[in-house]
Amino acid sequence: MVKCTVNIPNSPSLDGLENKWSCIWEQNGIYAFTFSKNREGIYSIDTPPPTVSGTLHVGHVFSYTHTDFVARYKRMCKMDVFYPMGWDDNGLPTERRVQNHYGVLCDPNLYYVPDFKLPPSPTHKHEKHLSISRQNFIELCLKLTEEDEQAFEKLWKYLGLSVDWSNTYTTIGLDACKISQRSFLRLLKRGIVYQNEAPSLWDIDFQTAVSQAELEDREQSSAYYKLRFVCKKTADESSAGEIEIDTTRPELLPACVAVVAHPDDKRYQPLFGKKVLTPLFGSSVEVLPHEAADPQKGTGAAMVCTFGDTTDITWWKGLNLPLRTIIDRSGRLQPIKWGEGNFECMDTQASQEAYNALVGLTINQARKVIVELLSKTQSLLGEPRPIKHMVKFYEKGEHPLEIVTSRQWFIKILDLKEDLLKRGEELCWWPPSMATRYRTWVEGLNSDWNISRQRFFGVPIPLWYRLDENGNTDHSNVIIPEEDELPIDPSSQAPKGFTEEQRGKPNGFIGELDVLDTWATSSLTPQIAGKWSGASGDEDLFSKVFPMDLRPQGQDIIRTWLFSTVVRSHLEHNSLPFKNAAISGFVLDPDRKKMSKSKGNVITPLPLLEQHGSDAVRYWAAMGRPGVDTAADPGQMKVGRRLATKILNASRFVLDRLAAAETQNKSPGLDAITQPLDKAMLSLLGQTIQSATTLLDNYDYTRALEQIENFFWNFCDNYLELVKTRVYNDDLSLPPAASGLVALETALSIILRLFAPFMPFVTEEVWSWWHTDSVHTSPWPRLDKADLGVEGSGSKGEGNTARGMTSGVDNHPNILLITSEVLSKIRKAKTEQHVSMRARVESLIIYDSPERLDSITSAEADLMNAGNVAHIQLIKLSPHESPLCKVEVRLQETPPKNVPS
RNA sequence: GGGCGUUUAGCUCAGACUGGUAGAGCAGCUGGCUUACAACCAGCAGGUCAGAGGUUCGAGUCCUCUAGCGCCCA
Repeated sequence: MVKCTVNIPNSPSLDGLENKWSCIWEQNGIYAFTFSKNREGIYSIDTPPPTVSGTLHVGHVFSYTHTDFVARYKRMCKMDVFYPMGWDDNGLPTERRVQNHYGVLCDPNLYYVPDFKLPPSPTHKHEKHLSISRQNFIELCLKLTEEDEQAFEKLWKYLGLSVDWSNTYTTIGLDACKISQRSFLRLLKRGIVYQNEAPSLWDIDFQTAVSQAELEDREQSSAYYKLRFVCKKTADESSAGEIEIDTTRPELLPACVAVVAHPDDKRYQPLFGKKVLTPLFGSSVEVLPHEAADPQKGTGAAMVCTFGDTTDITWWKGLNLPLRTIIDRSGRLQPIKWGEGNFECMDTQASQEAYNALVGLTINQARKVIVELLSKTQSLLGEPRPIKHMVKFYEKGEHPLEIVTSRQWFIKILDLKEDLLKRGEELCWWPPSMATRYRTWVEGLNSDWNISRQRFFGVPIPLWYRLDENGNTDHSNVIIPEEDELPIDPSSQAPKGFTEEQRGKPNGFIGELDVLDTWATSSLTPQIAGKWSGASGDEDLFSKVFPMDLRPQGQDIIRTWLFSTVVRSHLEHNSLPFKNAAISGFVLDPDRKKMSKSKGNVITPLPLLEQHGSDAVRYWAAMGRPGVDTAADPGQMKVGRRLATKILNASRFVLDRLAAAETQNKSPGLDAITQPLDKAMLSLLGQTIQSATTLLDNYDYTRALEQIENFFWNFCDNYLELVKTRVYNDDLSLPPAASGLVALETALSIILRLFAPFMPFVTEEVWSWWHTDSVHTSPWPRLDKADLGVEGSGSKGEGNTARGMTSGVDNHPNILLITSEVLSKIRKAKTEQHVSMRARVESLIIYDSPERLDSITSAEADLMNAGNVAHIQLIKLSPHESPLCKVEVRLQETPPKNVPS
């Protein structure tokens, strides 16, 4: 806190503060991580990297502001705050945007073209997209996302986030690739990462596998179709029985490999072990018992197809059934040769004929055709019965997921369930109820984490495979790079010991084309931001910031980002990635509906910031406590704006008086605070400091701000009015004036510092009127005499009351509170008489307890000045006489009997 | 279907843990230009605390059930 002479601008204003101060802060590097402390003195934040290929909305402003409150508070507590920003540019949304924007398509089989120049942009939408290599594609992604990142950074600065912009990372950048690939290789060596050819969830539009964490259940209208399967006659049976099956997916009939029912289901027990024939295709399938069959669902007997849903996978694995794949990766029925391989049947020609009508059709088309065919052969019983049921979707997808068999890379997590549950208990959750979200997710895990994606704009899986002498890929023969070669792109770089000419040739190699799941990289943000293990040769930084102190994030990504980060940190470091997780709620629209693009109720932040001012929007954000959904409420922003204006104006008053004292060359020190009222005000402020500090330590910025604000309004409404006459005295060196002046300056300095984390712009502006340094690097107020001007009054509890008025301690907060109470009653009398607040009070009679009257006496002169009171009379009541604090106010020329108390 | 949370003034929310006369801001109404502030100030009025039952001298608060809303997991 470096003070200088007071210099108030001619017409102070809130307008333009955002641009003015964000520039100055940037120039002075006041938010820089300084590396000056040991681990205990560092507060590190694992900032969520926003997706840059979208737009920021008001929800981002909301939650990032919460983090900034904490960062600013910790910085003022003299912590070295590590607060980087990341951009999540890696992944599908960017891919799509780059394709459309530049008219290109990624073909990972192509070679990298150095100094690639884009052709002139296509004039017609239907003009053919240009195919380019993955590396070139990534470069275009980087080019485009950089523009977005600049816009985002501008917004964050305008909002006043105290980020250290020299520590920015991206999830596709070199460091991220290096760290992500290295972790992959290390886990591969430890056998925790493995590849497997298995049925997995597949999005037919995005042409990629997806993981459990990316699933979303959506209710879909569908229908049960009842199919009749005829039992296969055995030699000793004269008549064949039949079995009825309800299915929502009749088009999968050609892929039927069994019929299952619950083992306890008496209806089907006689049929277990018998063979039945599928309608139309005449495949002989066995009726089998399995626990997962639900007797309540449909007829209780289900057909097992490879694959209609995840239960089919369970049955297929558990009952050791054959594989009949009919759906291809684009969601169409693929050509099948009946009578060959697993597609055995009674009548090859008939089956083939029936199936040929389906080849090439989409799932919905095939369903219509097959239902017609089934009707014709009387295999469809009755009418379809419409139902609604839950269907699994990729969260970004438009069609239900299919299940296809493909080779994928996985991280073993099912083995870790117990460990991961313990990690969840170790973590401090704000609010604590959010721990449940994590726990239920971990408990419900049913598959290892599929981390390979058949996409382009992601971190490449850093592997090659050998080709055999016939040029076929041998996936079991993996070529692994050394860590010091990373990052690598196996589709444009040859492994050591090979040359590019050997790519794709017999006895040569081929690069892995898949990329890592975007969460497989962003699960390493603490490592990426902390430059783990020499990605830039910076092990020192990592050991200082990891595990991070705080992970702020939205409740919607607990199962993805938070969960996956815990997994990676557990595997790599055997620790939590962060100590605290502060979970923000959603922002709802003013009608309390969740904001979403489809509803069209998304509010863009910049106009909001420009209209109300960043401090005002931050004030609104502060109303949203951790984990609580909050409506975007322009009313709250207006209140915030009013508060900022009030800070500006109250500061003007205080500093104007201070300037007057400077002009008189009278600048007293802290020991000039002699007046009981002044001490009382500072004592009350001390209580505010204490409770705000405790609350902020517990991430309860909402209540902290509320406490500070309460004090401030009381300070303005009552204390300023009471002290005003004294500090307008012509001689400001007189003790009552000097006491008031020093108390005012002390209080203002503290008030501005208390508000600084919440309203960084107006506080900095006012601070600069009499300081040369920044309020944001000044110390958080303390309760000692050097800072507060009086001894800290400590807790609100008995300490004060016990010493109380009677013992003559004169800094009791009650002096201000009781005097304010009387002042309010004077005001009320004036309001009721419809007279000005300046109207003269002829006589004021106060009936109260001796203790309370003592308080009033000690501020009597101020009270009389503030209320413009001519005569005052204090009448003592014993404590059991009521009511206490009865006040009679007699105004000039007003009959006393009409005056209410 | 299982779970978490929520329901308090016209609106947005405090009143938690630890039961003791129902709180704030906004909006509304009535006044007031007052040497920081009319983009301001002062004052007033607004509530069967979702419903039912229970524990208790006493319940917004603790317990049980029901209903509405939101979310998480199947």
